[in-house]
Amino acid sequence: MKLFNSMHNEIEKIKPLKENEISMYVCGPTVYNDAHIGNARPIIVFDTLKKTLEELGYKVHFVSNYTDVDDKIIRKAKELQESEKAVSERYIEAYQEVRMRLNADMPDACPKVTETMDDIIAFIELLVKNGSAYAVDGDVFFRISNVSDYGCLSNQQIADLQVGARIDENTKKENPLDFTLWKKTEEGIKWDSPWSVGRPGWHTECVVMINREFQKHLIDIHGGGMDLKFPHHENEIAQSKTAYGTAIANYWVHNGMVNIDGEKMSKSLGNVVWAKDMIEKIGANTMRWMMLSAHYRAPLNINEESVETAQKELTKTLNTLKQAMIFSERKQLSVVQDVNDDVYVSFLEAMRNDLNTPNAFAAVFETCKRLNQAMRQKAFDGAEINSLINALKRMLHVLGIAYEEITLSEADHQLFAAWEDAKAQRDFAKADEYRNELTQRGLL
RNA sequence: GGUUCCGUAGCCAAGUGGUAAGGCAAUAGACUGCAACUCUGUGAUCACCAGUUCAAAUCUGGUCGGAACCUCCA
Repeated sequence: MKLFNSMHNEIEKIKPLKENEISMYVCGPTVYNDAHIGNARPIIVFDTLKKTLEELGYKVHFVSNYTDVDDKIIRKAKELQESEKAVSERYIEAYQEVRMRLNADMPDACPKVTETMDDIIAFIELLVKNGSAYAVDGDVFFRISNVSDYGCLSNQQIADLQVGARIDENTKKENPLDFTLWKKTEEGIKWDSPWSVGRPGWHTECVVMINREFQKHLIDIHGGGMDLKFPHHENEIAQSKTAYGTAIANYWVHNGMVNIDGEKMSKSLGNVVWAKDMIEKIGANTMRWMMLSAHYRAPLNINEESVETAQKELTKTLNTLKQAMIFSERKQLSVVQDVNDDVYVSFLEAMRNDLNTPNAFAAVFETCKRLNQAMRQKAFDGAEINSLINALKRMLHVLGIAYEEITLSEADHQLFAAWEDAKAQRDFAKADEYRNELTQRGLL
């Protein structure tokens, strides 16, 4: 498996820490609202990566968190006069629902900040002790100057960053780039700590969760949206380096952003599209298909045309599979276990090459074409057809596209026979009747 | 100002040194009782300029155009 490693800005062959096993962590959402389609992309991308790795024989240990402590959650809770817990639980549930409907596997663990607090506080204590963090009036900040190569992920020089840094009201910081580890607070949900009653900053949780869930300080793959590269992931690395001397992950994988009609999706533009609405409207399969039709690192523009195209391609593919399964049943082709190598290998080659889904789709289309060609032959090759069906199913599984397994009942067989009979007799009234019946049963 | 990425047929999108995958749309055929499905054929010299090379969409330099990030947005 090869992946583009954001740390070195090049495609690298994955060498897992442990043979045949991959540990993967993906930054999850801050649960203050429903998931939008921008949240749906990492769900789909990293689920597809997981399925690909599994297809290649790796055992994948997959963890993704929920940030359930955050200013935005507190604000929302206040607005709605609810507890933070009520807000976050509701949106965690909504997020899970989206993940499930998108046919994405549940992670092995979904740690929450609220349930990791002891470890987070202990970790901050560790940073304070070793001098890479300092407390001021109950707040705790990370001391950037302690990390010699701060900026290594985003390729930023500290000096350049300082020029671009926004003016910070917080004069407690030694350096404007220092980030908050612990924030003293009067408002909202809060915890007791050695420094003050307050809540943790955002960048610490992922480091702590990784250490806890994987029971190690270095994992294989760390993923998330491109926008998390700086500062979030940079800061994770900084903390882990000073605490444990590791960069937390060997491979950093970032997915591109989603645009709507060529514009960035944002509240101010009023063009936020909720994942659940889009799933409702176009279906989870189309959504996955559309999101995978571009390379995961490229920006993805969504508009009516791209949806329509995805829909057509998907329908053609699933229809071919359905017709092939019916063909196989009707002709009572003997079952074969093997998967057609020609197409399957090129599919897998594409996928293992930095998840080149556009090329993988080409293999899917090729498979469909071959199936359709094969079924038109008078002297068809049953074994080939079944091996192509097997290949197509495997591909769709890796892409996370759901399909229906078709088995014909005795009545179905008879109906097909009756239809053909009527056609042979040129009794088209009857033939149309049978055809309608078959269509109703979803067999045409 | 810094960093990263991109500009390939009407649209979407691969390809990163050896003479442009695939899909959608369009169009011409074939199949068919009609329809749907399906199959076959048809299209680009790769933003622009200069250079390196036997050879460049692919490397180097420049120009133009676009995008993302630069303290909490996936």
